[in-house]
Amino acid sequence: MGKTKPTKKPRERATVRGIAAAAGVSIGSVSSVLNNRHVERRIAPETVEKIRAAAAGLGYLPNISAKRLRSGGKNNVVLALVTSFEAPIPLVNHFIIALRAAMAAGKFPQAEGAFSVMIEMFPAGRLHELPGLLTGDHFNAAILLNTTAEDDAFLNRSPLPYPVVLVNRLIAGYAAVVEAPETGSRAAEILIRAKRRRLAVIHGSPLTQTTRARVNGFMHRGAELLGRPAHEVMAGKLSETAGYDAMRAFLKRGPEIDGLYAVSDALALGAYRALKEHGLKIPSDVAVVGVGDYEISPFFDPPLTSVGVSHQALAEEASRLLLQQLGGVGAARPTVTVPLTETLRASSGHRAG
Amino acid sequence: MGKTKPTKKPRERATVRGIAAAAGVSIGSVSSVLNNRHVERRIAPETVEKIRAAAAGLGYLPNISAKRLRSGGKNNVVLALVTSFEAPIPLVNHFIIALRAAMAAGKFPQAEGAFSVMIEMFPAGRLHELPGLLTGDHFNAAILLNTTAEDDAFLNRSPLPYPVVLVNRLIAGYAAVVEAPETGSRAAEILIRAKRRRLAVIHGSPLTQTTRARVNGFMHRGAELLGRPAHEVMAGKLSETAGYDAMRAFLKRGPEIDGLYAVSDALALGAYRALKEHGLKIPSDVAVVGVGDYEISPFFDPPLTSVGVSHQALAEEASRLLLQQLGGVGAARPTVTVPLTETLRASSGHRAG
DNA sequence: TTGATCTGCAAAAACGATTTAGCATCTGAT
DNA sequence: ATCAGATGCTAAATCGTTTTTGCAGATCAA
Repeated sequence: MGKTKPTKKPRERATVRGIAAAAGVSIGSVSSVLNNRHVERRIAPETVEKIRAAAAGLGYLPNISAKRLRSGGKNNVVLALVTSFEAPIPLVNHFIIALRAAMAAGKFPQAEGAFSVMIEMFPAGRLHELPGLLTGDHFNAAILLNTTAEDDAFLNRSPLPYPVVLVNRLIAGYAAVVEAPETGSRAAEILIRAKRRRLAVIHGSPLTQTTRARVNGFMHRGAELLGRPAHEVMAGKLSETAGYDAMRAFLKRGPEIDGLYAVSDALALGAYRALKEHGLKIPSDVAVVGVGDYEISPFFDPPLTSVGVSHQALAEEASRLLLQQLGGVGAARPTVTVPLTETLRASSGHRAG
Repeated sequence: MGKTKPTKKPRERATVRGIAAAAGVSIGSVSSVLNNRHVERRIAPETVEKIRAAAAGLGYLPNISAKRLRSGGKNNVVLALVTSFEAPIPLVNHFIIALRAAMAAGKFPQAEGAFSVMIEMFPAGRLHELPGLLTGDHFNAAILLNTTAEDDAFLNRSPLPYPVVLVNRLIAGYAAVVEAPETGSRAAEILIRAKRRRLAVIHGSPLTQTTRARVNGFMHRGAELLGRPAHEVMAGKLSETAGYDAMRAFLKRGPEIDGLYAVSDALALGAYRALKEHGLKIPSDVAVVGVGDYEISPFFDPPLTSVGVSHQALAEEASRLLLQQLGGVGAARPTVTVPLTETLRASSGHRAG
């Protein structure tokens, strides 16, 4: 009946009860067989076969919640990483590792090491459709990444009934981890200290809350120090390819620049290629500053100068904050600003770091 | 023992029952308040306060399994991605996305879109200590990444009681997805076709099952075609830094090479830098072939030629296999070989791709 | 005073599984 | 024939929660 015609009904999911009925035995026997306890429980071989056949026939899948409730280890805390499908991929891993490391390090003794990490993903703007989000029956606490303005509005309307940490977003009533606001202005300063006067910034579209802050900080500080606005290069996304395409088109249009700020390292890497193909040398013709979100930026050619917060720092701080709330330190919902780190490498005319 | 002195007892985890006792009410009332149903359930304001205070005082965290069992949506399937802490980071994301995509695409209708993805991590060699692995009370099915020989021995001894897909490992009784075995020999052929005669391979240590196969394939095919063994450069890990260090030390020792195979793209990127610092041009002095596990290899300078299976293909195939087993197509435990893709770029003397 | 209505809560049923205790029946020894 | 011990299974308790039902006591209209 798996394939074509017989049962068109929604087909209830099989349970031990269903199997017991089908095999004509009690649910206790079913459970014993399904967990391979049939020998110590002295179940007759033919009964074992009957039960196995019934289970297979019904396509039985155990209900994990029920199993855990009954026989799972005592304390179990479920942590979730909730992110949109569009999240910058490498970021997610840092959070998984940071959460596991924080728990392993005993930052939350109540759990005694027994905990799970789940990944929930939602299409941008549809956070509110995520099952279990409002009822709190999927996890005990969550880190939220990469929400859009719509998602934020939803969060603002309906406060979530468990500890939450937002990343690079500020919403009243929620704890948050954000990058220091001076990323953009610091990048401008680095380029200007390197004697660059004709600046440009390359960014993705649409601008997120974070990248917008970077662009604005850069433009503002640049204009302040140079008395002249920087060029703006708009890429389609925050990818290498988008950075390459946008930069190439920009250079073809003719404007001459000697300093470039890329709001993500992926854009920087794409821009590198466009600059080189256009015959420009980095850093002698154009100095480049990125944002410090790639581990491989020391291996760019030339190594990329970057200013920003490391994903690792962001993730560790978010984990710390989440466990602190879980630990129940009252209603503290702090906003933590992760300090900038500035790594000067050859792409801005410094010695390789 | 929260901080210093008061309760030294292991402190049982609080439940609704405990809160009810502490507040002197019934567990029904506790549940109503904790889920903000107190207004429709007509709980007196002072009772609400009492309950909230008791819950906070006991550091209550709801048991997710119990919540889900009682009120969670009907069908819920839990899928796990089990990986060692040492797993190549970027790989994990592909699996998460592929699993979600496969489920969303309705590849497993029984779940009706209701499912969770968990990440479990274990220290290399200690897979057997992972809670829930043998009892099957943490997930319904799992993809296993990055196991060591010890872990494999364990898997062989004690078959897991649910659908499992292994990645790049073969163990009797388990479904598996593996990369095509010709990765190494194909790399040798590419270099030799590009007229290279003095070859070297750079790899990590210890060799995994997969990287060992790559190295052996390369050495064997190289010797076969050239009648001369290739050099072997051993790096500490599969990282850029390790690749750089190992390559630099090798070049200092003096052997001259004109073709290099890196068993991972991270090693290739590190080797790039060492080669350039040593005054060697890529590809004119040394041609380089990598393995195709970085999305950014087209943006290397010069763009990296690679031969291997894409992480995405691996992940999609593994997801497909897992859901197929979940769907219960009998005891089919197939081994699927993911075909190689060969991307010729400038690092081996080809036009940039 | 007396029903009718409202308030505030407790008691119990359920979710799906595992495990313990116990009840027949059968076998073999006395 | 009787008792001890196997053998093979069922019934019931349990995990922690939510929800439904119902029962007192208070309030109100008549």
